[in-house]
Amino acid sequence: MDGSDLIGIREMRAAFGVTARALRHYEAKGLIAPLRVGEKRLYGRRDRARLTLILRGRRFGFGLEEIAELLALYDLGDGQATQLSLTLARAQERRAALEEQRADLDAVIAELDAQIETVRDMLARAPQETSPTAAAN
Amino acid sequence: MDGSDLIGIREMRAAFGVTARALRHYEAKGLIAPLRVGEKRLYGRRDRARLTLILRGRRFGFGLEEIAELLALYDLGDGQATQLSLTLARAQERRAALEEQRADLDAVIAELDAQIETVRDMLARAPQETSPTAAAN
DNA sequence: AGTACGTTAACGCAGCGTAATTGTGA
DNA sequence: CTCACAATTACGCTGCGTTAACGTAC
Repeated sequence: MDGSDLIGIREMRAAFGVTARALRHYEAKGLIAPLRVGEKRLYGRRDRARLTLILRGRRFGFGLEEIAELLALYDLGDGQATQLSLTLARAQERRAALEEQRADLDAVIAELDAQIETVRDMLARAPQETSPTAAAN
Repeated sequence: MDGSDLIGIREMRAAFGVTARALRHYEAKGLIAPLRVGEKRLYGRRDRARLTLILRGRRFGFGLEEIAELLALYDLGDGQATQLSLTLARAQERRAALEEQRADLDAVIAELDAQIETVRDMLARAPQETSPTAAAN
């Protein structure tokens, strides 16, 4: 009851849409640990479950190191309240950070709009005094 | 009529809130070119004007290289229509990119919220079945 | 023997942070 | 002599992309 249906790196790429390089990188960082048959890597259920979490974490903006922490938690407490609440805490911190990013982004867009307006005005106010340089290809 | 009231690197740090390292970095990239008195750098009006544009550009998400292009434009056509419209074009491209970032960010936040909900549910549904492992220091 | 896929280094990139070491003038 | 500030290398960091140079199995 634990065949774990192993798959190769190729199938992993296809299944998750990641490059082999990324997979090896995650492995080098200790986030996943596929079996080895000679030189070749074989990924099992566990690896796939972890990769899912890794990719989710990346989308949320977690760094690989922080993701490693969370994965370690999942190993220790298997669905236990302690790890869940810590995960929740991390997620909320991230959410706050993302919210801040969004605010900054909005501000930057607004500022950029203002700048664009200014440039447009300048173009509208003096669009004819162009030197020979402007006509050249 | 061109004293340009030169200031040192210390004053620059204070005036713009950037580190000396950043200033030297911009210089190494050819974005600014302070005078030299022996080894010491002296920044004039021109440098300050450029730094202002550099920092604005950075806030907008432009890379240093792209900023260098824009600065070059300001040098060539001094307020001319050609450079203004090119600047406008760049700015609009940037705006679009920022807008995309914002959309992605919103999606990520929404997904994270969903995940947070899930974890909350798990915590609410089974908050007592903690093993000895959880109590240990 | 060719080809298709896999493996291990190891450098590249962006934008500085962060030492480490060495002037230099007061 | 000794501060205090400045300057010059030059490596570190993040998350992989991208050659380069070799196995290996078919």
